[in-house]
Amino acid sequence: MEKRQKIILKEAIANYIQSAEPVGSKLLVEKLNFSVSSATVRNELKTLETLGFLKQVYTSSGRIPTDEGYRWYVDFLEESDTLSPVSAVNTQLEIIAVQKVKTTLNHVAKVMSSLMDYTAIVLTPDIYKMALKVVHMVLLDLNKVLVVLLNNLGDNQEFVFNLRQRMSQDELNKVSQIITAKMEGMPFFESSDLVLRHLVNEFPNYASVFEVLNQEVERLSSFHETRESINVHGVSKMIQLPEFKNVEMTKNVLTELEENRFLTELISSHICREDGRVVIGKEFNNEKLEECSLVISPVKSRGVQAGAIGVLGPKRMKYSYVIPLVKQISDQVQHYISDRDDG
Amino acid sequence: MEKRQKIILKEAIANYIQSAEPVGSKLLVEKLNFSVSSATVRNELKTLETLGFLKQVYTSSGRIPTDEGYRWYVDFLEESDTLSPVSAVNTQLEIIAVQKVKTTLNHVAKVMSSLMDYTAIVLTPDIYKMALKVVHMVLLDLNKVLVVLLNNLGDNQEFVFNLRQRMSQDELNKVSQIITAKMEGMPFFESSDLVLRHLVNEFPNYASVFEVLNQEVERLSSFHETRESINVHGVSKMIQLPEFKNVEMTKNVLTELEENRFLTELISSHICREDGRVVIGKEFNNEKLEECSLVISPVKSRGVQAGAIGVLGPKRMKYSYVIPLVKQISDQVQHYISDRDDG
DNA sequence: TATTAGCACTCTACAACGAACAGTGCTAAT
DNA sequence: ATTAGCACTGTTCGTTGTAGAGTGCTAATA
Repeated sequence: MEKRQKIILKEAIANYIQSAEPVGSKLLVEKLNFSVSSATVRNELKTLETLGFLKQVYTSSGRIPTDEGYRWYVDFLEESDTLSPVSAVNTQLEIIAVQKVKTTLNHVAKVMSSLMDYTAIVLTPDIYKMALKVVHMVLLDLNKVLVVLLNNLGDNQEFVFNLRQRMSQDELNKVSQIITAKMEGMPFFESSDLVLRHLVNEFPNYASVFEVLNQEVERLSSFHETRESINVHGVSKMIQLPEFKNVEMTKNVLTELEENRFLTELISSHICREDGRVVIGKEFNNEKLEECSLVISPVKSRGVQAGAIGVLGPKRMKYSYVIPLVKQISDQVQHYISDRDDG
Repeated sequence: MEKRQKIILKEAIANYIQSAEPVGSKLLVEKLNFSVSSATVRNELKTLETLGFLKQVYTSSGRIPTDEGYRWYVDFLEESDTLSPVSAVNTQLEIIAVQKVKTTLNHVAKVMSSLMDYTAIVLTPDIYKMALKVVHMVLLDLNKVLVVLLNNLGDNQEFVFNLRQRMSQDELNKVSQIITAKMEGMPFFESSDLVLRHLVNEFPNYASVFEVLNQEVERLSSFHETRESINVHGVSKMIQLPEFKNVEMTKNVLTELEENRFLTELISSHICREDGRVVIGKEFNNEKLEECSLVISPVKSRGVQAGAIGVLGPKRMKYSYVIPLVKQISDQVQHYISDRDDG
């Protein structure tokens, strides 16, 4: 591809992203102050169309980018270092360091969605997969016990259950120690059934606690899908964009955002690899999201995947703004989350 | 209003609710197996129109209900005991009693939204307003402290903060006792600033803890709006209804659902009074929601307002199904939530 | 050989028009 | 009080026509 073609393609896509209107040769010669006529540009556009980067909505309409065109544009952006600066986001990001990871991520997503017209997405960590560091059990009431699970993210989950028989805090401490010793480094919610059953036999004194605890954990596990799900912010702004005039499409996208099984898995799988942080149109392999693009960035804590934040918008997304924004914010969140263990 | 008029009005509204099409005299004589002609029904319809219960979309179209018509219909439904039975909901509502109130309410809303094509709304309790029952502080790590606040709902909130200096669990217990003694019955998050400042002077030994704690509580308070907000489930199904063909209107409703300041206040104010659990169209006093109706029911725990669940849908809502459903579910949730203290 | 001007051509968007139709209001008869 | 009949009204939907944007091609030009 020649240099002039690249310039034209870039300008064409950038223009379409801004206007949502098919771009024609005339407009392009105006925008680029080229010393060529519209006819020349037309020829180049035709070449770019045969190359598969642009397409016409109908015979002799202006051109709009194909998915491949967007892909080229995005890769081009990432290559060049001339990313538009994302300034003064920090002031809005006064993240409360002691907040839990989940809350923090959601807060950040809310802030992020306020910075643009797209939907911010957070994938909160799957707590059922996180490795246990230590268990604390606290007697709250006569028979009410608070279980605190510290995990390898430096984060913690809690839940409450009711004892069948009275126990002292000392006894609970012992039980906590036993569980911690057995399960450190293991995913608590996933392994607890096996381990707790075993402990019932091993420590008949505390059999009752282990049994009840196991019961409650099992019950909690039925909430699994709830806890693993993604959260979204800023849908209302997004659906005001012209591409969402089409009700059918809007419906499709909202359905995926709400059911979120597909997106959850997609994000989970995508953030593992370093490349491909942008998903465009057909790359979703999902008809309902074919008109959308997704920019996603993982958030790690202590080297462990702690979730992800991202942006879902129309394919005609302001990539040059969103990509660095998401990157910067995720870096910052990561920084904050990691910090909170020392402070 | 005569008996026949009532029957016609009820049937007309019920029909419109089902079909979303203006109902004409011909259809009504078919539906009701009256021994009268369509002309007679037409006359009655005209009367009902002058009474303000029905209106025409245009000259000589069929009739659709006015807001007043819906209001009459709803009040009529509540009066008569012939509410359609809501069956077999229980099986879907295996509420985990030990879950926190907030999680429970959200879970229930999710289930509820699966039972219909409208949006389920939960108003979770404003934890900043809840009265404190007892404070527990647990040393998690060397300098990490978990604070557990039990409140008057039988529910609890937790947060973690970092100590500036090392403290033993015994010391923390003492601090917890001091705070509990001072603040029992008070809204913790609202009053803590004043009280903690005072405690800094009163117990110079622990001044540092009180100071740090106060700092953290203050920080947490900036999340206030986040915590008070409503949650919604099932938007995607709702926007597939014919009334949401209009993009402008869909946008408006989604905006209100997302910004949710208005709805939060509306629900808060409405659930205080025993009457008026149904809000119809203009009764919202909000243009954006003029095409919607809301059925809402409070959820109490220990006699204290613990939140609310409700349903937002088009004015053409299946009131005869939704009203008893919401009522039944909220009763049940209330039951579960209250139970969990004894079990 | 690369570029350009010019022109015919294609397709859309949009408004205007008309027919089909559903449902009414009115009147006169029962 | 009810009804049959009919004229009337306004919607909906498909058609048609026009204006306009933008292209592709060709022949001329540097």
